[in-house]
Amino acid sequence: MERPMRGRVADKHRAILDAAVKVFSRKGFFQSKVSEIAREAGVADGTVYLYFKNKEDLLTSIFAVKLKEVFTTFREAVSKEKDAVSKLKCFIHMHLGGLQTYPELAAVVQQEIRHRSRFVREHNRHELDRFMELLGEIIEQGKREGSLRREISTGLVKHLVLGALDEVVSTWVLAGMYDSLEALAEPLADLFLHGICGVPATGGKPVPETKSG
Amino acid sequence: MERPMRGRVADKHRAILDAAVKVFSRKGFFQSKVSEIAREAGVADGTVYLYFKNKEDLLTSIFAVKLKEVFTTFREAVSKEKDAVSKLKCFIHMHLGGLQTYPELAAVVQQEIRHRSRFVREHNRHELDRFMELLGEIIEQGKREGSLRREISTGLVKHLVLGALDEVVSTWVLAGMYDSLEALAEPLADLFLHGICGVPATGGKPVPETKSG
Amino acid sequence: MERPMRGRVADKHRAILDAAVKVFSRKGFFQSKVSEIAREAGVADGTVYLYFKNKEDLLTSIFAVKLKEVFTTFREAVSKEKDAVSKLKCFIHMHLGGLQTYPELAAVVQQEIRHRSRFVREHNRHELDRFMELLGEIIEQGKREGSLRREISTGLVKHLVLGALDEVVSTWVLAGMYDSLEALAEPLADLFLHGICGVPATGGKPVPETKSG
Amino acid sequence: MERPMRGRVADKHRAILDAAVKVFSRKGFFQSKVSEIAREAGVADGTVYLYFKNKEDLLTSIFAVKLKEVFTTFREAVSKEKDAVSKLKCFIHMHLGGLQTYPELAAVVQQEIRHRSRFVREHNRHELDRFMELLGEIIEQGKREGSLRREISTGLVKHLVLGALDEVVSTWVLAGMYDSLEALAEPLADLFLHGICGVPATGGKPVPETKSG
DNA sequence: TATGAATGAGCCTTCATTCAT
DNA sequence: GATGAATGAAGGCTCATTCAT
Repeated sequence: MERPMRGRVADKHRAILDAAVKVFSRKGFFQSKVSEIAREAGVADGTVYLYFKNKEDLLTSIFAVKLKEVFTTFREAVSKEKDAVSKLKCFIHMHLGGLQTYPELAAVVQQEIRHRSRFVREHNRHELDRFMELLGEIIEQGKREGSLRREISTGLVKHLVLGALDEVVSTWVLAGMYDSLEALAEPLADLFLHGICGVPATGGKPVPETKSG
Repeated sequence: MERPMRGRVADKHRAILDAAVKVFSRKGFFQSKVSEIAREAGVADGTVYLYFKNKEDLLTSIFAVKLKEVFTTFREAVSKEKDAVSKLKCFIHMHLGGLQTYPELAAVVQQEIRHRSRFVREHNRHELDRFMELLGEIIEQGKREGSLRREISTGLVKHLVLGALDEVVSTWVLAGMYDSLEALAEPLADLFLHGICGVPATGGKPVPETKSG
Repeated sequence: MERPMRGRVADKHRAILDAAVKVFSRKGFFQSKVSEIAREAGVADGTVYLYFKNKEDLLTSIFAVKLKEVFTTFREAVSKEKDAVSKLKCFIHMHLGGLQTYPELAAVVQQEIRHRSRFVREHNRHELDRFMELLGEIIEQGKREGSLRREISTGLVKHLVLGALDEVVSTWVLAGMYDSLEALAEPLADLFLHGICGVPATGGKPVPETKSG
Repeated sequence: MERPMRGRVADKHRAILDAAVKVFSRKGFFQSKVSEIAREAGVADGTVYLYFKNKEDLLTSIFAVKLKEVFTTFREAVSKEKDAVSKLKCFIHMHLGGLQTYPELAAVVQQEIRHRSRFVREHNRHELDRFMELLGEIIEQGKREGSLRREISTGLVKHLVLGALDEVVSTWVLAGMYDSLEALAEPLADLFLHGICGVPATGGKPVPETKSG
């Protein structure tokens, strides 16, 4: 559906894309060979070029196709929740749970997302921004509801949340993806919501008992 | 000081390393050419190999040498603070301020840290872990002091803080490093400490559907 | 007629050959793609191989089929003339006029004839030689008639005439095939017949430093 | 001298160019492999790219460098002759003699010169045009002197002469370059000067005894 | 017969690394 | 130590050809 598929065996498009996800996740973009992706997909080298313009197009398509799929699931799940706090928790659960289900996609995203400013970021800003936007909407809703502090910067919080999620996932990926990732969702949500401080937030003012802060 | 080299020799070692930081920061590791680093350093291509085993060793050394320098500064600054909250704020200020001062180093760290699981992470886990350890010590101290919640996971918080810092820096790098990075230190610290929730933390249990915020 | 094919079959054979002429004339043999020829002919790539052994066979066939057609026309026209000089003029007119009518064929012949010694020349020497032979016959006839100088080398004259025609056509092809090619026939024939010298030929000895021209 | 040469073994530039002439002359441009040229030159594949931008640059340089050398010799030799007829004969002798001395260069020129309108002709029109120009000057001088017929077209004669020379050389190349090429110079010059007709030129009018012309 | 998706050999080019000077 | 010309392995990509449908 994404592309005009030729012939009847045209889930080859998907097979190659899946293979690319696997190979990129193992070695990273630059150290992956097209021939390896072809072998992983069970096709000839040349076949890759029937479905993708070049090696880079493979990476771009991973983001465009796969992330779009993931995002759709995200939005649907989040929209079923009513209040902002529940939505935020849902977002976190989806993120960690989803990546746990597709660890290779997670690895590719983790590895490439930051790496290549020009390349990926530019071409896929749109897809990635959707997650940011969704998160921003949740936070704004929380502010309106009063469930989230109004004086916080939505932009900063977005980065805080996604950055923490990224880092957690990244560590999990690098550690070999053995542990349960989703188990971290609840405590992480707690930290976002209430901070690490032992005393209630009083509105942005630094903690009282601190002397030197 | 780092190595038993003096005068000219040490100069060239440093010149090449500085050049590598610049070049890697512009293009990323794989797209950087050794010859470009040599040109940037004002030496011949072959000279690079008198000081570094190979291209990868350049990257490794950046982390080993540069990060060690940075870490030393970090530890000294942090140790001057008394309580955990002040130390945490100091850590954040140092991180954002430091990277703002050395944006090229920031870019390299940002780009490569995630990219290459095998490569960098393995060889430089030690250096990077020092930051993690320092952060862990700060949090543990906070728990002992009672200034930080005791039920939170030190490991998780470490990742939350570093992940958020990473993301903020990453966005700043990709945006072209124009704005003030350190200006984000205070609000970010506030978020870490008090969370985004409109109501006080009650001990770890999130408070859903709060009306009073 | 050429081959025992009729109706559809012959049509496709010819369609592909015509397409090959067009495509080869645009890009030359090596830079033409079989798929492009197929597209130009309105058939599938594979169909080309039902009618021609391979890409090279296409080129060979162009010379064999097309040149044979052209040669037949040539011989017929020339044989209608009586004396050698008229026949030679007819030959030149046919050559220039014919190529003007089929500029694409002209382009292919021009481009490939020289290019590939082994290839084309060997396989198609026969076809091309027929023109040479025809030209040789004309010259021999002229010698017998006394209308052409008997001491000239028939072989050399053949090359002179064909070479000059080639060059003129080649220039015309490279210039974009805009001007009238046939208009050059008469002046060219004059040059062949009477040379460029301002004084009469006296029997083979060139007359240097002539003052009376 | 042509290019800024590096190191002291920099007649490698020439060695590679000579090798390219040989290989191109054997197989033609498209069927020649860069690796074969490198082998012929006794250097590594990559070395070729230290001296030439790419494969095409090799061909372009052959024309630029080699033809320039040849042309210089041409002009000098021709300028030593006084009258146009002698100059023309000198030109022909040089052409045939020169190519006989450098048969491989001859082969390359013959093969590639026509083949690739875009490529070679465009980039090397300048070099090739010099020969045309020189020939044009000779003919114009002849007209002024009165040794050549004033009513003939200089442009057409240029093509006639070069075309015939080309064809003669081409045949010689294709035949294996065994015979003496220069031996054809005199009879060829005679043909150019006096034509093939058995009777004196009368000024462009077709030959009287012909009835049907 | 016709199709066109699939194949995979082949080649140009890059660039990390070496080594003679 | 310093140089930088030379190396050559490696890999992205093309396209003539095949063959299952």
